Amino acid sequence: MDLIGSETISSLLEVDGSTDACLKSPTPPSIEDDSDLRRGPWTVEEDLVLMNYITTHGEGRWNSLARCAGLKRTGKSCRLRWLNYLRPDLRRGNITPQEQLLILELHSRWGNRWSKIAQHLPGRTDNEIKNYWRTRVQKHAKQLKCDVNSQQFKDIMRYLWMPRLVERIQADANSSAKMDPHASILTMDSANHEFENMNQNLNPSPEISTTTGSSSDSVGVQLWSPPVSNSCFTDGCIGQTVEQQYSYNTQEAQFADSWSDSFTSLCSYNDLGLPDFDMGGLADNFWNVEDIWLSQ
DNA sequence: AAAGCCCTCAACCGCCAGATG
DNA sequence: GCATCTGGCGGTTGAGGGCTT
Repeated sequence: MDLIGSETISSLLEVDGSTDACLKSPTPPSIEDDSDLRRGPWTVEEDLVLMNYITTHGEGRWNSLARCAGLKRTGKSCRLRWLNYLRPDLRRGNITPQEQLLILELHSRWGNRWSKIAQHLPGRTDNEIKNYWRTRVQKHAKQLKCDVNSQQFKDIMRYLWMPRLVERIQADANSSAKMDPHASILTMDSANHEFENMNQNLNPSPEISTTTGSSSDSVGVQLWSPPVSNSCFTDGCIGQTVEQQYSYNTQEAQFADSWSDSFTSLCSYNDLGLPDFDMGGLADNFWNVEDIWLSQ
């Protein structure tokens, strides 16, 4: 946030007592002419006014709030600015691998229900998740010449990208453990905990199934289901089980075991029904794309 | 150096559902 | 039952910054 003069800040933070009366009044001041309303990027001053007003009076009744706070913005605009940018409990910055994993899984189940997905990612907004999906995930689907809503792409996510994300989480946890043993446990615990919560909340007794994800709320969690098990990648990239490379405590291992099933029994691209792909260069292409994605 | 392209994300829009009078 | 208001949601847009040529 840009710095502005302290005098300006204090004057902006000074709440006019009349605003209380404004909100309580049965007939708030009439809505300004539409031409009076500001649009576009919010200024620091507007942010301060909004933050200060909500701190004092709380959220809700956004149209009245906008009027009473003296903001020449629509109530909707104020609400959006607060929820997506100013709220103190927001997490900002890169989406972590754990969060990516959750987003992929939840999207496979619920589709574009961004707000619902966001509820499972504390501090993240639906807008942020939606943007992440559109800019990252859809981009890679496009690069793979895949429709993002196709079963093929869902299978790729489930059986290739998600296990790779888990591998990344485990690797991160292990490297952290070398410096701080507690960090590893915390990282893996948090990832595991998220999935445990998810399983409990959405499917009290998850059933292993070989069918792939569904958007229905009531459908069993598919996260742990192994794919069709015949051939697997043998290029050394994912042929090894995670356990061969790392070791961790029991709880972490339970989390990883579920995924290593997918690792050791990964199906071929043909099994995923991707006849249109250039199978010769696809593996290289895929991992290039995926590595870029993971590094973001 | 500059023009063009690409990517990200804040902000807006339209629609809908629920609440209220 | 109807009209209006309000909040929430998903889709879309466009400004701005970074990258490439």
